[in-house]
Amino acid sequence: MIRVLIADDHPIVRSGLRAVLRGEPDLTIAAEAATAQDAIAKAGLADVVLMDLRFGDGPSGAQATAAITALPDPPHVLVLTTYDTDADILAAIEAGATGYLLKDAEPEDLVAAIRAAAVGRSALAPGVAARLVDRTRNPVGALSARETEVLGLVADGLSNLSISRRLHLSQATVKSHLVRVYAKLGVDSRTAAVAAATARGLIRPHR
Amino acid sequence: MIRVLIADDHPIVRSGLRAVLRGEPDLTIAAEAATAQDAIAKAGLADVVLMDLRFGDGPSGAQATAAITALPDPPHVLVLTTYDTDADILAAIEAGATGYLLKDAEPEDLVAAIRAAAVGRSALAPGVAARLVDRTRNPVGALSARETEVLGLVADGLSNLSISRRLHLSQATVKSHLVRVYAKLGVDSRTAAVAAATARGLIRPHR
DNA sequence: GGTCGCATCAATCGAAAGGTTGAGCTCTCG
DNA sequence: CGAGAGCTCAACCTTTCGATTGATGCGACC
Repeated sequence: MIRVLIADDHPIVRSGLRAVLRGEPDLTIAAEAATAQDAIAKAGLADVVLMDLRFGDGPSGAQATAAITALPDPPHVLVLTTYDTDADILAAIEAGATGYLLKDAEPEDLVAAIRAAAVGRSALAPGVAARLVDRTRNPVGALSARETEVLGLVADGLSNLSISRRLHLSQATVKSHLVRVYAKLGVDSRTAAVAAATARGLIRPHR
Repeated sequence: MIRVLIADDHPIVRSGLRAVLRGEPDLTIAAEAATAQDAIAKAGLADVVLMDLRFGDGPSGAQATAAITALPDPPHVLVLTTYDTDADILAAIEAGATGYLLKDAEPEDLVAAIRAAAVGRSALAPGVAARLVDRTRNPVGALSARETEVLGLVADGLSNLSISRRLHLSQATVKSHLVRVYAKLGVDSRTAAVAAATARGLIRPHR
């Protein structure tokens, strides 16, 4: 019997997951959590944690995942979320998630992924898997740390001059970085670069 | 008996909604739709449409809402989504949505909202309602529809020239809109405007 | 029936951003 | 140690953007 912990802040989603799992005789719901903290506290009760990435407030699902996998004899964490940006996926994988599913997955795929996760096998949504191999095999389009840093400040609305001051650079250097960023992203303006990088999950609009 | 149409591209959410509605004797599920087109086609079967705003592909929930409310003797549309930015809310309301609920709503609130929507009464999530009164009472800092539209294209990385073509305007008009946007947001560049508007939830980085 | 907000457009000017070329520096890796 | 990648900077030029001023038409509201 596989004990599952449902960690999601949406009552309706929890209800849907309950309904899906109820039909599976080898799966049982050990507990539910509506916050990341709650999920960490109840992680010991389960073999598999179904983890959302965004909660209304408090720590993120990625943080909770990291905390759970750091426990002694931790359950496997299967991320189940709506978001599929590079930033989200990488954060979750790096936090120790065993699998990564999207909420538009079919119920059959979900229960299959739970069973896989229970024995430590990883299950990835098709698009997610493609994105990962894409990135590890072909780091073209990957920005350097400095480029990402500069682009992040651009996304915050700073001018080249402001950025140069913030980073103790000359404007020429900031431009150089941006020129390379534009080339890598296939764009030709700062706003387009921000849009492209956001779309690819290279940077994240912080709210 | 209130006939409900569930329009959501996530099987798990649909399952959760089924579970919630099953417990209510005066509510019945007339149909389900996994795409916006499907929702429009099946709208005639229902008294209330539970409409998600984002579908994997194809038209958005807002567009579907507009199409449905344009039907003869249309059902009431109750938007049920995860997103609560000004842009989403306004688009839905302008499209003719009767209510706007967030997916972190409790089941009781949801069924209450459905009953309200069935008789044409509007039901808004607390945060959404606050945002609307905020905006109508104190329109300082609020962007007009056209300004929001232009700013959205700026956020997509388009140049003023591209925007003017997209909207069948002159560049001068685009600039005029942006000048007013900058003034309202207290910024002085397009990237800063995008950052500020994103932070305030006026626009959303769409992917 | 006038006022106000909104949307539309024009012309101009200085500032900022983008493109190009070229170069020096440090670090890592084989 | 040489090659390559990443980071740094300079000079120059073109394009775009932002600021300003001013104008027209339209609908809403009192």
